[in-house]
Amino acid sequence: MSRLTSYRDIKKMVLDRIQSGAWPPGALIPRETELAAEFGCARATINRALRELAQAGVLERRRKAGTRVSMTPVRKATLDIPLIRREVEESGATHRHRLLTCEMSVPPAHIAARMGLPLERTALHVQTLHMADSAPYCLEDRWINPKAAPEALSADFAALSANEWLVQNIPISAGEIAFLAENASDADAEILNAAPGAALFVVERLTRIAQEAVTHVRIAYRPGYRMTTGI
Amino acid sequence: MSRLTSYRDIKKMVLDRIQSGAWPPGALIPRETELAAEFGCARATINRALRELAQAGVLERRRKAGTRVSMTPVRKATLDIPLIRREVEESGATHRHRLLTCEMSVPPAHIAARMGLPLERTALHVQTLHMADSAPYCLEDRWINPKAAPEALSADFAALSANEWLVQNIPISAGEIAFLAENASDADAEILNAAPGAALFVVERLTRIAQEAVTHVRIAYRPGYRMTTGI
DNA sequence: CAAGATAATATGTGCAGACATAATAACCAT
DNA sequence: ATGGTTATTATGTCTGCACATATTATCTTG
Repeated sequence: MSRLTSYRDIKKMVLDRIQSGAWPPGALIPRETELAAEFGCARATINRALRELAQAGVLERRRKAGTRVSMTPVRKATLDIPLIRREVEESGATHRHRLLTCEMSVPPAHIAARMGLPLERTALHVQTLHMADSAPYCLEDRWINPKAAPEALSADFAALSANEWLVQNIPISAGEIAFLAENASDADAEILNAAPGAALFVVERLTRIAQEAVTHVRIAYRPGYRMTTGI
Repeated sequence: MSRLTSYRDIKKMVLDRIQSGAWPPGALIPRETELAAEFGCARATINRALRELAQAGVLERRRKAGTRVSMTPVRKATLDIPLIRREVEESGATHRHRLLTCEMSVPPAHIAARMGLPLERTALHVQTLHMADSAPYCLEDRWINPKAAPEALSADFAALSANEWLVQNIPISAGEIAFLAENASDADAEILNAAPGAALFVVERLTRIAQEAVTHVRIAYRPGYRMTTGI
C-alpha cells in the first residue's frame, strides 16, 4: 500500500512526457480533471504537481487557456546564496576572516545613491577578508547605515564577521542582488593575492527594512570562482 | 465579503512578524493548528503559506520539531534566465545576431570532458554574436553533440539563432549552469568591442537528455553587464 | 460587421477531515 | 545511568467538494 499517487509521481510523469518529446515545447497538455482521471487521483494533487512545475518554469498556465509546455525551458535557476563560512567549510577547508577596516567614513557616490543616503553622510565601513585555510577566498566590502542599524556601531566585528553579525541581529528583510564581473583593482589584487586586472566574480546585495537601506555589501571572489546550480 | 483569509495574506502577515522582529532569526513559530485558529482559516491554508515561505528560504520546517525562522535569511535567489532575444528587446533595443562560426571541429579538452565526448571526436561548433541595435551584447559559443541532436547539422543558424533553434527543437531537459567571471581573450575583446583583458560576466550551461550531453554553451556578456534579481 | 453583453470553462483557492511519516519525548528494563 | 522500545506530536500529503476568477467563445444588438 502506502503511496498511491503522490504529487511527486505526477511531476515525474509529466516531466518524463516532456523530456521524451511526447509533449513538445509549446504544446497544450490535458486539463487537470483529465489528468486526475487518468492517474486516478484528486484534482488537487494534479494541481499541486502542475503548479510546482510552473513555478520551476517548465510549464506555463493561464486560466481558461489551459497549461502548456514552456517554450523557454531553462527560464529559472534557483541559486543558494550560502553563508561564506558554510561555503568554505563545505569545501573541506577551515574558514578564517580578518578585519581590514572598521570605521565611519563617507561612501563613494554610487553606493550612497544606491543606499539612498544624503551625500557627505558618513556610514560604517567594514572590510573583511575571508580565507579558506590560509588562502584568500573573498573580499567583503560592506557599508552599514548607522540610522537603520545603530547597534552595529558597537559590535565587535573582529570576533564575529559582519555578515554573521547582521544575520543574527537584523530581522529578515527585502532587497536586491546583482551578479557581475569586475577587473580587480590594485588594492583588490593585493588583498586577494591575484594579478591586477584579473576578472573577479562579484555579488552585490542591498538590504532594506521598510524602504530604508540597512546595508550594501560587495563580495568579490578570488579568480576562478564559479557559482553553480542544477536546472 | 471577498477574500476572507488567503494564503497570500498569511504569507504577508508572517513575513511582517519576521521583519518587525517579533519572530527573530532562529525563533520557533506557533504550530499550524494554532495559526489556523488565530487567523480563522483551515490548516491547509496555513500549510501552503508556510510551505512557500520555506521554499523561499525564509522558514525552516521539520516534522515534529516545528517551524522556525531561518538563521540565514537570503539563502535562495531565483534568477530568470531570459532568452537573449527577449532580454535585448525588453531593454528597448532591436535584437540582431551574426553567425560567426558554424562548422564541425574538435572541441577543447575541457569542454569535451565536460560533455563526456571522446577525445578527438568532432562536434558542431556554432559561434553567434548577439547585438542590441548595432552594439555587441554577448557572444554565444556553443558546441552541439551531433549524436544527441543530429538534426542540428542541417539547421540554418543564420536565420534562427542556435539558442532559439534548440529551444524549439529539443525537448526540455536537465543540466547544470554556472556563473563566473573571465578576462576577455584578444578574440573575445575584438568581437565584443571591449578592451583586451576586460572582466566579462560568463554563463556556462550544459544540457543533457537522459545522461547524454546535448549542448554546452558559454555566453560572455559585454563589460558592465549585471544580472539582477529581487530577494 | 463591429461593439458590447453573456455564457462557458480551466485554473486558482479555500475547507474539513483523514491518514502517513519523521522526529522527539517518555518510558522501561537491564 | 544506558540502551532500546513505545507513545506522542508537528508537519506532509491526499481526498472530495465548493466557489472564485480570469479568459475565451458565443451570442446579441445597433
